[in-house]
Amino acid sequence: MPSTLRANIEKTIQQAISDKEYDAFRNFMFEKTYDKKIHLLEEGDKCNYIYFIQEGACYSYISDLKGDKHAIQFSLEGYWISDLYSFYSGNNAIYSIETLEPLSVLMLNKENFEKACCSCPMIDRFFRILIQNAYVALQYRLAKTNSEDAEHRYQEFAQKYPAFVQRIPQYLIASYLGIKPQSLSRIRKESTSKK
Amino acid sequence: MPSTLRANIEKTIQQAISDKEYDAFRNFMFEKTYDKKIHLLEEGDKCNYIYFIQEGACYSYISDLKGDKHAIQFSLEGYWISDLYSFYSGNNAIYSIETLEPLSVLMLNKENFEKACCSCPMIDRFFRILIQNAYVALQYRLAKTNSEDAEHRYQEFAQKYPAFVQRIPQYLIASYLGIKPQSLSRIRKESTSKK
DNA sequence: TTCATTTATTAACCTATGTTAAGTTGATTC
DNA sequence: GAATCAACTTAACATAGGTTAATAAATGAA
Repeated sequence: MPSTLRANIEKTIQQAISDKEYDAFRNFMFEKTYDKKIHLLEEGDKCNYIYFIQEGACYSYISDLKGDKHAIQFSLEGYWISDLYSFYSGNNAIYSIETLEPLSVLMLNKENFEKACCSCPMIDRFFRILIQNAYVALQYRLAKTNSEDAEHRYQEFAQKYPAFVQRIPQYLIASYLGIKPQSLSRIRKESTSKK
Repeated sequence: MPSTLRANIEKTIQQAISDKEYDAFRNFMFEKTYDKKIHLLEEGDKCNYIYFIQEGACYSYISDLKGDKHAIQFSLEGYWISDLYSFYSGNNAIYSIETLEPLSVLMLNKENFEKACCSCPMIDRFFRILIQNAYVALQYRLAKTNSEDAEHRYQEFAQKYPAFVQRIPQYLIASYLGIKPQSLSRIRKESTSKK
């Protein structure tokens, strides 16, 4: 039975990788756990790792000038999370990552990331696809934000990510959707009464 | 005096490249011109090229279910444009690219893209950074869309891209900002009367 | 030059979401 | 198990931006 990490890689690149390739890659990563409400990364620090979530939940956010937090991405088991900008460029992180539940991750540092990409074309390909997918998903999300009202965005979100609705606090989902918690509460109320 | 393409590459990777490297890369690209209001790419087609704009203006957009167009990106001389998702994955394009002015481009097809990336690490690095920058800019834009009102978004847009305000029709700028042309007109009127 | 088409402006009215504020529920801590 | 705090709900009111529609200005074609 393949590990979640292996399944994630094979699904992303849409082909199987050999035991040898997988083991080599797996050995570049190390495991770590975090408690609830812990920062993996804070804005302004350098992001030295890409994280693969084995268990738990976390999210990334940007703080605006008023100090308000804006949720960027949620990650449960089987997701990757990082500040790719900071990781790749070496500049300071533009956002923060915080746990919502106790978290178990596999983390990959820059040095090992380079080694893994150079030594195995499948892994290089994997990370290329990972950022492409993230980029495309973001374009899609921006287009939706600009063309659909909050109710439709929430319905689509709930349908696409039912696990998030279960495990992510509503005020963060509201932030992700670009609305206030009160508005999300109203939307949820109206949509249940319609059924 | 370096060509615009060369200047663009060196600025992006933040280092000089040799004449040999540049010439090798330049020879992988070929030149083409388009009239005004011509599609370089239509949604549903495969995107086989990455375009570097030498002269002119174009934009990419997504059509929603109602048939409304949503501007994603504007490109003037010195910018790159493509549907990277389609280009990299080989799947059908999710958006369209159309000229706003007569356009002169350098285009790079997939085969040459692969060759250039494999034969020259600087070029491979260049395209990696290009997508990273695009990804980060998009995250930033989404965060702004979710946290600031249309007036602030327009002011920032106008300050950041004065050339776009000159050369891109207002109804497309409105679309890019996620508002209606009438609203942009109102915002522009109010902000000039304030001064 | 004239006509037709596209783009931009303006204004009256409408609606979704924000704001403020109070109350409720649930979770955490001592 | 009481006290405290964080998350969620609800409601009244305010407002940014959407809608509709009419007009004006700019652009392009004949």
